[in-house]
Amino acid sequence: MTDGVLTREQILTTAQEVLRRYGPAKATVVDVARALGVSHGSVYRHFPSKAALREAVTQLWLEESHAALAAVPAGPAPDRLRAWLSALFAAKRKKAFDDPELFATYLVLVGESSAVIDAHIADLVGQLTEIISDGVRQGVFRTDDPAVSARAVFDATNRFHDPQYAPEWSDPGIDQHFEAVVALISRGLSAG
Amino acid sequence: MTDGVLTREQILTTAQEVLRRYGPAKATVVDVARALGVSHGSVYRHFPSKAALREAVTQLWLEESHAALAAVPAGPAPDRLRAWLSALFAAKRKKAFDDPELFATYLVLVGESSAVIDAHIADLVGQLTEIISDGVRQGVFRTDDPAVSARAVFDATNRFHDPQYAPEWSDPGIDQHFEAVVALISRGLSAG
DNA sequence: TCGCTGACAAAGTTTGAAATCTGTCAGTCC
DNA sequence: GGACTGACAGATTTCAAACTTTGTCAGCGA
Repeated sequence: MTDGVLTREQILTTAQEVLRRYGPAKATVVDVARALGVSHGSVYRHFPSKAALREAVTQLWLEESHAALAAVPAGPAPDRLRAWLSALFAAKRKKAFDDPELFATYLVLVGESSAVIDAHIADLVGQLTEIISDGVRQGVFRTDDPAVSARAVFDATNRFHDPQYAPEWSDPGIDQHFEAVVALISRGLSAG
Repeated sequence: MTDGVLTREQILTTAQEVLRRYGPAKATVVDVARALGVSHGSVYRHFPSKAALREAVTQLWLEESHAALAAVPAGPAPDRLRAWLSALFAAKRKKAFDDPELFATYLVLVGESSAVIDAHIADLVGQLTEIISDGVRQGVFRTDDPAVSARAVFDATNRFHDPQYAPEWSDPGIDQHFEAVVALISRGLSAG
């Protein structure tokens, strides 16, 4: 908390703690500065606005989920696609339950349709494009344009990754619904 | 407005006008009663609560869209499915633009996850089940369970009928995204 | 008798003044 | 000289009191 100089990383770590504790509605820049033992003016030396700080914290938080997804093993594309979509759903669900205040912060950004969220989505669709292209190379998927199909797959599974639907993710039967949509998509991509 | 007796239908018609004029946030039961030239106590003689009145108005309003969908012509199931989904998207879009206050009322009900909305969704999924069963009979679709597939089709097209996404329905490129999802789903159902 | 009224309590909303927060910047201190 | 402070203006949020709305019900009038 009190080193020689205040770094961007220190601020981000503390801001994350403060957001986790108070949530996006109650956490203030003054709270973050107080937790760091500095004046709030110092925080503004590193981030141009509260919104920028909130975005940086969310970006950091989103990067954790990316790590798990990139680690989905290679193999037959249909299996990989299913595993990837399941991992995405599982990761979002876990965050919604385990870290509700940071999840709420993320929801605020979604509501503001921030550039960070757009980049996050572009990254995820990019990973899907990679998996689908792989499937086309393997001869198990067929599509005119893997990027368009990837976006369609992402759109079609909205209900299972868009944070707005988080309250429904504990409904009984949600896993069956997820399975049914994944099965439909899988058949829609298959070359058979 | 001033007949011998106050009827449920009169109240519904007037409530619809009042909601259209003021929107769900500003319209009150007293406003509706005033427009009818009666005391608000009389309205409570026909509807147990403001929420019930709001639900009845929304139900009436939703039934209009049902009419257009049931009228989608029979024919080859893939064409019919595409036409039905396009009609649903077009109808929701039109209502969001032409009737924003009643659309906002509908959004309130979605937020309250009301029984009326559940029934509306069940009806729509029922129509989809009918189309898919038809396709199976025609030999053009293949599925283990038409009802499960119908629900999957409904879930996969969420982005194009869930009112929460209404702000995105005027994005450029939304029609391409819609086409890509419908194409994916169509191939996913096809027997070929 | 039966539909309606209007006074009422409880719940929810508005309002505006006080308090807090965001973002800036001249000035301090190391 | 560069990182930090703290006083400040304007924007936003909070709080409590005044007001509005919801939902009930005893009683009126046709």
